[in-house]
Parts: sequence; C-alpha cells; structure tokens
Amino acid sequence: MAAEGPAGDAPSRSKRADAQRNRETVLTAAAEVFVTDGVDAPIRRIAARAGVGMATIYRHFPTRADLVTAVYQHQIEACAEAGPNLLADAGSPLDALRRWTDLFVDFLVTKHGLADALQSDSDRFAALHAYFLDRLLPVCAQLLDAAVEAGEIRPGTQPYELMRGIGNLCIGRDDDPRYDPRRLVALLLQGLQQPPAA
Amino acid sequence: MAAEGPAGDAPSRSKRADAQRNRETVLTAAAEVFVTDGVDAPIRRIAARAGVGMATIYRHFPTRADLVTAVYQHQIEACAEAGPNLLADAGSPLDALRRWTDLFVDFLVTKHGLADALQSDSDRFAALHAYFLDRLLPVCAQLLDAAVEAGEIRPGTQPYELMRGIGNLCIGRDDDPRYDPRRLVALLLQGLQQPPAA
DNA sequence: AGCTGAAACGGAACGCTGCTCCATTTAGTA
DNA sequence: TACTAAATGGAGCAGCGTTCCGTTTCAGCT
Repeated sequence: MAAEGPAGDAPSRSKRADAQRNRETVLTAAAEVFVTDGVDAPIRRIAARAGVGMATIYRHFPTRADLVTAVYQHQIEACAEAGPNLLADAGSPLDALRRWTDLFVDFLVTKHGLADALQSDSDRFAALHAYFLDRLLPVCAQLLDAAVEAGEIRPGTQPYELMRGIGNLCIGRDDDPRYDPRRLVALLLQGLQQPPAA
Repeated sequence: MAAEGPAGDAPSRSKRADAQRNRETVLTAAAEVFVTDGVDAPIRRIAARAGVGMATIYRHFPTRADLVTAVYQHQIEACAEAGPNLLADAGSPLDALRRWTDLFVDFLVTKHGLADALQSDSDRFAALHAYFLDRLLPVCAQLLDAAVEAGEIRPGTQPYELMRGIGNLCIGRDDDPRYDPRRLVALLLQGLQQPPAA
C-alpha cells in the first residue's frame, strides 16, 4: 500500500503549477476547518473555505483519510522521529516510553476527533489507520522492547495492542474535566510494570 | 432528567393497545437490526423491518438514544445488579471488580457499535451515555471503594474515569485478532494495584 | 505570440440519511 | 353506531458524500 509513501506524499508528481497551488490551498483550508469543525467536517465546507470545487479536493485526496493524513503528516513524522531521540536522552527506556506516549496523547487530544477517526467503526479512515501504524508502530515497538530489555516492564505486550489502547483512551469530547486521557494512559503503563498476574 | 426512569420505561402509560403492540414490535425489530447493522442502523430500515412508519418510531423513541436504551435496558440492569452480588460472592473486592468489568466488557463488545456510540463525538447518544452513568456508575463506585477499603488497590481513582476508560478500550471493530479489549482492561486494573507513582 | 491537446476545474446531480408535518386511519367510548 | 382524540404512515425537506461532465486553463510547440 505505502509503496512510495502515503497519499499526497509526492507533490512533485504533477506537471501543472495550478494543481500544485490548489493542493496547498486545500491543505491549508482543511487544516483550518479541522481545528474548528473536526476531521469530520463536510467536504463542501473545506472546498468553500479553499475557494475550490469539491471535485478538486476529491481529485487530490481520493478519500478523506488521504486528506487528513496529508494535513497531519508533519506532526506524525515528528512524533515518529521523537522516539529514538527520547530513547537516547531519557533516563531510562521506560521513561522514554512514558514521554513518547505523552507526545502521542497530546497530538491526538489536540486534534478534534482524530482519535475517534482512527478507530472508527466504518472504514472511511482505513488509510489513516494504516499510515499511523506504518509510521508509529515500529517506534512504539522499539521503545517497548528497550523497556523490556531493561527489565522495567514485563514482556508479552504487543505494540499494536498498546498503541490502539492508548489511541482508544483518547477518544471522545476533550472538554470533560472528569476525564483525562493522560491519567488512564499512565495507569496502563503502570500496569505494564507489574509482574505477570498469577 | 431521569425523574421517572429512562425513556421508554413506562409501557403502561399509553391508553391504546395498538400503541403498546407497536412499541414492542419496534423494539423487537430494532434488536434484530442492531445485531446485523449496529446501533447506527438507519431508522428507515428498522421501520421497514417492523412494518411501521418512521414517525411511529420517532413517537415512541424521540431520539436514537432512547431506542437503544430501551433495547438494552434489561442487560444494563442485569449488569448493574451483578455488582453487589459479585461483591458478596467473590473472594475479594478486587476479584469482584475484575469479574464485573469482564461482564461490562462482554456486554459492550457483543453489541456492535455500542461502545462507539457511548463516547460518540456528536451528542446524538447523550441520553444513552447518561443512562449508563446513572445506572452503572454507582455500582462501579461501590466496587472500587470496597477494593480500596480492602487495601487491594490505591485510592484516588474516580469511578467515572475508570468506567469511561474501560468503555473507550472497547471501541472499534471487534473482529481484529490483534486487539483484545479484555487484555487492556486487565492491564488497567493491574495499574490500579500499584502504589502511587513517586 | 498563437494554437492545441490534455490536465484540471467547478458545480449540478444522484443517492442515502435524519427528522418533521399533516392528512388519514383506527381504537375506545357514549 | 357515531364520535373524538390518539396513533399512524409516508411524502417532503435539508444535509452530506460522491460522481459525472461540460468548461476553463495550463504548458509545450510552431
């Protein structure tokens, strides 16, 4: 699937300059609309904001997942690159894992509806899910392995399961003072420190 | 809000027998459709299945949440009643809490899209969320308190946060062999056993 | 510069859904 | 049986995703 990078990865592919410009215009508009209306915002609204027709958006980004991916690509990338750095800088692998999950959670909760989209029942966002996995799963696995290696957490936890668990905990309205995803993610990591249950 | 029970609680309120019958017919049809199409199934489809008009459904169940609530009411009730029983029967409060969350998770994962709906970004399901909370939060709080009292888990965890965390972990496609909500919920409960982090 | 083929475009159009409104039917009663 | 109000059904409206096609615009060539 990601033979040459995710959708929207190759802006140099197109011949015409207007197409390039429109692609950027759409990305900017989408980013703005996502902030206020979430990643589920109507395509019409994004098109209106960008001053283009809907078909233009569909041509550049065949699925909504492609658009969302393109908008957040840089931040996903930054999160991926932060993994090895944290492993080098932090006091211990577990500490690095904690800080990395903090970054990941921060990213998810500040993007309205992104976590929801990632685990969406429908597969409208399948490509987005896939991109997150492609990019972040190896990082998470590396951190997890390092922490196991150091004897800080028990072995046996699958990176996919942990990542999806963290993602799931970030789902929902982010303005509820009674619920802080960070606390529960911290609890989850605490659980990893326990020796295997009898 | 729940002055005299949740929506659809008082089947004896109506005068006419045909209305009673239709209410049951709709509930049966909805239950069937929910199994195959999830709780987001189009009202039209449920109406067609029940052999009634859409307005009939909307009159009996003003919001989708009311319909879903009515369909699952008995099972929610059973889950609520199981709490005190487990506390009496199980070996320890923590054991009771574990078994109860198992029941809760089983309930959620076997109802297609129910967990998703509970934390839905939109508030189409606000009433459902409220009903779950009204009915199950006290039970969860009781189990949690008992476990704290027994010194089996650390204090400070809010029942709401725990319940929502568990609910969140149950969100998403239930046919993915790589992800088992039960394992992550178990991890969360493990985390509760740890002494407070330094 | 002017021409031309193709790429890119915009928005109308279609299908599906949630929800409402109202003319019609029907149950219970006098 | 006739009456009245509850109950009904489905047409109708609005919003959204997605496609389709006539039109516009670009880039290279003469």
